[in-house]
Amino acid sequence: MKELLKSKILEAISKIGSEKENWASLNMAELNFEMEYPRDEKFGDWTTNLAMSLAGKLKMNPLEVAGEIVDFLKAENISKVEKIEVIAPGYINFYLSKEYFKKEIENILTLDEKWGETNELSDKTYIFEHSSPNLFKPFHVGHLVNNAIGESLARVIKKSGAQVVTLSFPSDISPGIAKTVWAIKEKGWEDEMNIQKIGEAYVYGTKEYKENETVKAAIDSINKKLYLKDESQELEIYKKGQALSLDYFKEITQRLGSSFDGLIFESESEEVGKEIVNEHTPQIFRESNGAIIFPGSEYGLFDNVFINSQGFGTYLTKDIGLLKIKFDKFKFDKSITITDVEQKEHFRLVKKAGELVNKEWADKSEYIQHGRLTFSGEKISSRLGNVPLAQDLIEKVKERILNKIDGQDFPVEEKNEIAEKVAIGALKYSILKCGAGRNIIFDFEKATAFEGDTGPYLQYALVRANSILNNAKELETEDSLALEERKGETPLVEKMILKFPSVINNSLVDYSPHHLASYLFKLSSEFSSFYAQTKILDTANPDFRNNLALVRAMQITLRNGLELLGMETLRRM
RNA sequence: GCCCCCAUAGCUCAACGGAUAGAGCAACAGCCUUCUAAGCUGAAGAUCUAGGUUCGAUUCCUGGUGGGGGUACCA
Repeated sequence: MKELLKSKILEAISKIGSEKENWASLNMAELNFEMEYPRDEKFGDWTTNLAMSLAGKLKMNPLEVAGEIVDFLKAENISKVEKIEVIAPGYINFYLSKEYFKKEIENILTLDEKWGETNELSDKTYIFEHSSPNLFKPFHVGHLVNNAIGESLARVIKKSGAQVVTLSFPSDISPGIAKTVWAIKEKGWEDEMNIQKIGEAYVYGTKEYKENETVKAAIDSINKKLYLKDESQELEIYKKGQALSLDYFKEITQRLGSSFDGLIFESESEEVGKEIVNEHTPQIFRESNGAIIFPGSEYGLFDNVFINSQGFGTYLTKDIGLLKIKFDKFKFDKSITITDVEQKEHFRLVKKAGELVNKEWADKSEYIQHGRLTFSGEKISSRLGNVPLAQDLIEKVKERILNKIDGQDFPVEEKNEIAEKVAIGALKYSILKCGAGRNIIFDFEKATAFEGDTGPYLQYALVRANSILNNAKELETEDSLALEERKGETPLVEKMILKFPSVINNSLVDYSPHHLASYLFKLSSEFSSFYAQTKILDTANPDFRNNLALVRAMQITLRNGLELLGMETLRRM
């Protein structure tokens, strides 16, 4: 439809150009304009601001320009276009016919779970890396942000037609881990080790490392043993803690709705990366103060250490090694890595150094960032141990929801399932509704609320739609998808449903699920209004079948949309 | 110091350079014998500052103020 309107407009302009000199001077090839959805449905179903941008070149009033184009279009009598309007300051607005909407709704019902799919990225293979944990550190709200956005983007990319391989890159070797191992040994927690204790040990070890010289030396020596895999008591503690942390990571990400096609460990990439760095020293990397650095300052960046003076690869080297592993292991068109914005500069350096080693590495790799989470004014830091853990948050929300549904007449098991899905939905949505690059101020009350612009509101709207369709089964006998033209006005919600694929594309282009989140909220809100003023299950209503089809299309859209956000849907709540 | 990002209502967030800057929360006034009130309806409330570019600037450019990130052996 969009393309049809565009071509008609171009045709109009060239036709007018054959009659009028000033129009003829326009360069048709350079005429670049878009048909858009108006910001408000009252401005029609499609709009363009073309006339305003042409007005300057034509030395005419925008309204006159629009008027001439529209006069031509009206004479054409374009099918499925009911009305064309010129509105100040110079918009051309198109109103589509009921027949058009009827056809579109029928199409959605047929597509069902495929509704929203596009071929934007068809035939492409993407590697998508997210939710990389630091083993031996707790999975906290920061990881929740990365997981929520990463998981959703991976799904959006898939919906756009690409094959997606999801990866995670656990940090299983680092000085931070040595601190934790030291603390576990020091506290004698080796046998009673669990996730909770590991978290406490990390905080304790970090503090002691900073404050106590002897401890610092001891931890440095443990670090060496771990990197070199020297048989020792520390290595045993390390192995045990690593296994515990990894199990925990798998458990929590699964609970959040993520699964990974592969894990690549830093201990593995450190070795690969070190080889690359050594091979390219001194051509790309160089020695400095006993370490090997990359002179980023020569490329407008900054110098930083790739192999430290003890001979161990840093985070930078690990990411260089990871590049090689990815390219050796997979065939793909693009690799996307999403991390916290604090790693933005780090990846600029990785990309530059990587480019010098192998240009394809940089060309096919994209590093994107999400915003930082600040927590009631202060910076959250797992080093300080002042971070709310993902698991604790989920449990707290669950508890509130269980209280709320206490009086309802469901089996206990179902209540639990509802509370789990609603809790995770609430947390995820509170993250996803913000632009992905923006910092988020974490507010427990707001992140766990279930009224207004929240995840549970969306889930609730879907439950309502499901419930209507369920009840309708008793009324509905005909099973055909074919609809008749609507008798009354086309409801706004029906028009909004059609925008779904274009919104998915916005989220893809900006790498930000918030477009989808806010669209789904507006859609649910419009549906709720419709629901409040229209008795849908009313067979006497001449639009009964249309309304029912609308609810079904709404259900499909919302369900597919929530899936893209990584939020689970419910039968009732 | 240098490099990068951000500033919208009391709070938390929206707005391809375009129409009257949209929501939610909080506060105020209403609506449950009728498809689930986690809902609906109504009224109130905002673009940090000084310039510039543009037919048109919350959006682009420059300066200022305020905040965040990075800046050699953490990730």
